[in-house]
Amino acid sequence: MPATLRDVARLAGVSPSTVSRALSLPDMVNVDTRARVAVAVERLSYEPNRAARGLITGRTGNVGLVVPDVANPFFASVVKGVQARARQDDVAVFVADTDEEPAVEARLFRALAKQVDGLILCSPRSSAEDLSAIAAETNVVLINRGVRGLTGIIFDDEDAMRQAMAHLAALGHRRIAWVSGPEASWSSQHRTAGLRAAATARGVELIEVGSFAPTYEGGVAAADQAVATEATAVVAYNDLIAIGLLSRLHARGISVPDDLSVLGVDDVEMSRMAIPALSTIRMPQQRAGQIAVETLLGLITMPEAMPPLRRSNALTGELIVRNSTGPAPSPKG
Amino acid sequence: MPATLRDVARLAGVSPSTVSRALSLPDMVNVDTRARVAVAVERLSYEPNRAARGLITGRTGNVGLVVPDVANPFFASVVKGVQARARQDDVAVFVADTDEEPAVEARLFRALAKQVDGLILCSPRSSAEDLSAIAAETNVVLINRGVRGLTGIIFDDEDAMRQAMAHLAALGHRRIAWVSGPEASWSSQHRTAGLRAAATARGVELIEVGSFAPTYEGGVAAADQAVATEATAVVAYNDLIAIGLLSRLHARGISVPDDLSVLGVDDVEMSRMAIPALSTIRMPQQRAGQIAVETLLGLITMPEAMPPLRRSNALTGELIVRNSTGPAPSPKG
DNA sequence: CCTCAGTCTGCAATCCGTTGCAACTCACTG
DNA sequence: CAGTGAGTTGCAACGGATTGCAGACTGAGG
Repeated sequence: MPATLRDVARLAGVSPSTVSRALSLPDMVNVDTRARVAVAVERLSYEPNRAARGLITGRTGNVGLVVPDVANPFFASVVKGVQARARQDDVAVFVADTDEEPAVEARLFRALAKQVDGLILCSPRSSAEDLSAIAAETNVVLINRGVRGLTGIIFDDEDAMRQAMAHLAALGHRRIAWVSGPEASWSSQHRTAGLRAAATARGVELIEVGSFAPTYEGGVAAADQAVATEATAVVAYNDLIAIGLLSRLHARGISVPDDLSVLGVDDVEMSRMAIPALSTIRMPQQRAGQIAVETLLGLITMPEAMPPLRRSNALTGELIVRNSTGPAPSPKG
Repeated sequence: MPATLRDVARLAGVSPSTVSRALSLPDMVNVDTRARVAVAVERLSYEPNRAARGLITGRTGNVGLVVPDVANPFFASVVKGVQARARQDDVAVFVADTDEEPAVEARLFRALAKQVDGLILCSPRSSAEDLSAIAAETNVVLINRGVRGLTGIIFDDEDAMRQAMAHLAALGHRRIAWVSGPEASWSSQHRTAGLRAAATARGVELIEVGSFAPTYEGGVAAADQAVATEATAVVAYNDLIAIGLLSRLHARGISVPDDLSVLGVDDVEMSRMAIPALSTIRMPQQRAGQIAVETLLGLITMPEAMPPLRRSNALTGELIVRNSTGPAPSPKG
């Protein structure tokens, strides 16, 4: 039903090859011919069939995006960023959700790999080997994950923690609790390291509290332990945990920020909706998605010209001060 | 690089057509032949090239999903549902985000239509004409939107409002405020109608408060007007608005639910994280996504056998009582 | 007038599966 | 022993676009 290349050719009175060239290599064809073709294309509202083109060029014009959970606001933002940037270049994006099950991932990666020119992976859990294996099959850009030899977009977790510490120290906090995320998580490791370094640098006492699920429930669970440290401020691995903390603290009648300051990381949508509105370090998630697309597109067109992961161009966060952090309470007595 | 049908044929010592049939019409080929093919397929880890297949069958094995905003938790859940169900049938899904700009939609729809067997559209804003136009080009299933002649998955908004009213009436509320969503929104219209009917049925006084953006900010903006109605309970068009209400009420020192009850609709992730945890009517978003896929797949394979929208199989909501609703305060004096 | 380079265009092969049709085998019937 | 039919398999065309190669045409130069 939709017009084909031949239809256009017939209408324009030229051969199919000419039409093809008029569209993809415009300056290989005569100006008038090109104009005639353009008219025909317009009249038939012709659009090349991507499958047919892909068959011969080997390019699909699609990319895949895999995230652990689209309902997690952090990843939702990444999706949005990828989305928006991809549209600019007319590439469509397959989105897949692994439901946080690493087992699903491998199968999923394979299935997707066939249908795309490249993959953007947010895969905090998968092993470096698995990731490398996929990268052998198709172009891959990682987000928030560093794997030797692979290209990745990362956030500057160390710097974020430095900012966190600077903010809290300035408020007079000298004893700070850290609620870490999953041990296997790349960024949790980096945040922990960054925070330790920053604490040492400022002579602040850092008490690390277990390792918790990066969720609201994780935060609820962590709250009592955080309180027990007798710290005057707590920084959470991410906003979801921080919001869980807020909830439990409220239930226990502990006032934030008067009794205890809470600082999150990420700045997901809902952070500003929390009560009190959550202070946090904003990580540019949409921008990460956008850059991931650009990098991937580069990787696709110029295979070997792309630099692997470089720490130096990690995306830096930005301190967002809202109402969950305040001056350290003066020591009683 | 990856193995083709011919490679398999050669290895199995049969013709390509036989391999093709062995895979797609297994009982048309002899058992031993089939076995030989299976071995070859296995050894080469062959996977049919979808583009090539699509070229001749006219099917791509892909579906498209368009939502106004993936970062909105309501739509994120829908995406998740679609996602999960689609994977079961090995169909990949293109996800596109219109950024709430109806202008983008038309272009986007067209672009996607070429590459998929069908489209699932969450498009509260687009006009019925635009939607019908797309439906003429490809298979379409609407979510949360009824358009004459098109297939759609809808929520039973009237019933949801009946449940809302039953809950609040049981708590003794006799004067209730309704914060509606965008006027153009299909579901806002239905919820308004449903609530009116339920209020009348129970002899409850319903005060309608303007029309607000279906966002946190919308809720913040609506709060003072809701308070001014002197209602003892307010039901919000959706949870996001309800959470905005909560925030502003907290700021004004109005206690929820002691002074005022707040009830949302949807039950998005973050509702249980609100303080106080939000009572709401849960709308089965993931299930809607899942059913949308099933319906679409049906539409694709059996073009004319699908019934259009039927009010009777709308998805019903479920009352989730948390802490934002309580007994009506006894009249002072 | 012929040659040669330079432009532009067309032919035909190709990408990889699918499928209508024909052919062939084999067993069985009449 | 010819004939019928079911069960298998192969041939070849096809879908829609791209591209190497060759041919046509133009104009300049000899």
